[in-house]
Amino acid sequence: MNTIPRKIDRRIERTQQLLAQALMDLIIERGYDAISIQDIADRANVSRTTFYLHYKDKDELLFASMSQIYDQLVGSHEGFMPIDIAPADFETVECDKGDFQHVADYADFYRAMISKQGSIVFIMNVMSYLAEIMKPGLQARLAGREPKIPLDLIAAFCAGAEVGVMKWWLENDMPYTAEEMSRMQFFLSMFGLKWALGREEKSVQEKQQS
Amino acid sequence: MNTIPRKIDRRIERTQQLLAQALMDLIIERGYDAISIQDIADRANVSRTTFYLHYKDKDELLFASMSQIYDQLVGSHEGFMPIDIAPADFETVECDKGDFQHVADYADFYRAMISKQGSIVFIMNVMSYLAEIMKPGLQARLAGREPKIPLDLIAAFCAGAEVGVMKWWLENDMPYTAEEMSRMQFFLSMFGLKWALGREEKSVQEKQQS
DNA sequence: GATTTTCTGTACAGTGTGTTCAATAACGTC
DNA sequence: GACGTTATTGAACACACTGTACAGAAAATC
Repeated sequence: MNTIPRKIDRRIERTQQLLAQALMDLIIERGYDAISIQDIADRANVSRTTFYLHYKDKDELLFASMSQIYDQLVGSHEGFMPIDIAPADFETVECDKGDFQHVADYADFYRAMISKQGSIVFIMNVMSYLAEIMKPGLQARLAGREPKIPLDLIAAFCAGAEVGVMKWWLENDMPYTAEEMSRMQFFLSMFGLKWALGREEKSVQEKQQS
Repeated sequence: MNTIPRKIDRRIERTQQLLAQALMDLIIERGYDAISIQDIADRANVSRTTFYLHYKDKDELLFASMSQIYDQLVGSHEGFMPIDIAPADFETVECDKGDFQHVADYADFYRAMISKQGSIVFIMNVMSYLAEIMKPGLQARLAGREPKIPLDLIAAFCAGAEVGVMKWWLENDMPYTAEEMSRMQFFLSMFGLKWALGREEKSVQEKQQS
């Protein structure tokens, strides 16, 4: 807690921080794709040469800068969902806002990143990442049983669905709260279309016989 | 079927065809991002100037060339899934191979497009597109009832999930057939995690009481 | 065969990349 | 506070790609 013996140069930390901040600001302003390295350097008040002293290219800076955001994303997965839940609990159950609160916090950033000016590397990384951090939770719910479908595939399914839902949410100006989104997402993935489309309400099997 | 009165210049058709083919070949070889317009022109044996005579940029050529592939994607959605189906039908029911056969046919192309060298514009377009062409099917299943969750959100969910699953499939060297994938995807979205993780098999509610 | 249209090669200005280098400024340490 | 070390700087460089312009060649249509 007291004076930590500084090993890394103050200048390095300062430069990297400035570059990271500049990148984030510019992403929100113009979109990732439209940013040149000169732009980043200018915004950070740093020589372009200095940029190359620290990072190979834009992607490298992006992912270095993202570690903080990523860590938060993991964090928002810690408080997972109620383990034993019934379809009827929709409306009543309290859900963790989870990822959606995180996306809401960085809405401008994420909106820019999924736009035409965004980055496919980033999106695909997020998807892989989500799938990965989802697996322990799935494994826990499985509790030793054999899944009907490979767990990796289920994780990929859920991760993709989450990205799809977040894309929809951001593109439609977030018409629901993070908590509502989280609940809908949770119940939808848990009970599927059959539930969401209300096909099990009262087992109405006869319908316009031809 | 006989001589259609030609209105468009033969050269135009030829050039555009060559450019489209060149683009597709190069995407598979190097990935979309790594291709320059000079590359496309060279491969098509066409002057770079000619390229600009037909298209504004790479994306425009991509989407012009994609119309055929897109049409097939719609087509693969025509024969949709059995409407009344029970979880028990997994293993037995015959599923339309649907989108997955289409992706298998163009596996190299799609694999390149979701890679680091791919295109975010393309992926996001595919996702929006899938969501859009899914809606009629969902509406039909709804049959007048009120959905528990907005239909657009459900469509976004399914579209994202499908992209996620396809990404997994392609990145893992397609360890299942298109038909198997289609069935798993269908049942997973239909009955959700609760089914996939086998939590309703015999309602085992007691488990390691602390 | 005459006319219209497309294609071509070259050229140009502009922008961005990635690297080198010697000079300068800031740092940590003693 | 002086020291040696290290990061930063600006200028310069070669290279690649973009987008546009233009006049002549080639190929289509009629």
